[in-house]
Amino acid sequence: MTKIEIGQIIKERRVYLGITQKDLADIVGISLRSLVDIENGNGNPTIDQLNKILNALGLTLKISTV
Amino acid sequence: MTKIEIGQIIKERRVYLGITQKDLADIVGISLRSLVDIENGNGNPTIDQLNKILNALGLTLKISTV
DNA sequence: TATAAATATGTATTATAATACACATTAAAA
DNA sequence: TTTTAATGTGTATTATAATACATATTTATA
Repeated sequence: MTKIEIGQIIKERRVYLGITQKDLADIVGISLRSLVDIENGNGNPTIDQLNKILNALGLTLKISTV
Repeated sequence: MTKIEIGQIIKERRVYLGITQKDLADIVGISLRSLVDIENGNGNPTIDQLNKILNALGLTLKISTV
């Protein structure tokens, strides 16, 4: 699962929930710029920041064997 | 899935594969210190770094609904 | 089609992840 | 045991993620 795929999932989920990038960034407590970059596969977020975003969207990280 | 849980999974998998921290760090191309911190739930790695470690261990990140 | 809302990007600064090095502690082997 | 390998930690430095701000651009709405 690449950064691009992660960004796509976040974006799809956010749109599905009908939230703007600005609102989600505010809810999560991160900058709009960071969220935009993550959704577009730019940027290289930390686990903490990624988890904050996923939690706000009702998503969670998992690790599985390939 | 918290940083601590992620660290535990990485450590368990590494031990299962019979690799030392030093060797895994070299294989992955990161510092021993970073790996130690991640395994112990200290540190806050980026997706890239986490993915490099997981890939070397035959593991992968996934995102799922809660 | 104007206007506003939402999304996206360039640049500079700040916060912090990653590293290097030394050294301590713990576990394993001789 | 003692010697070595493996794991863990403190501190300083470097690399880079996160942010702030201004400003496009694209999309939606009046």
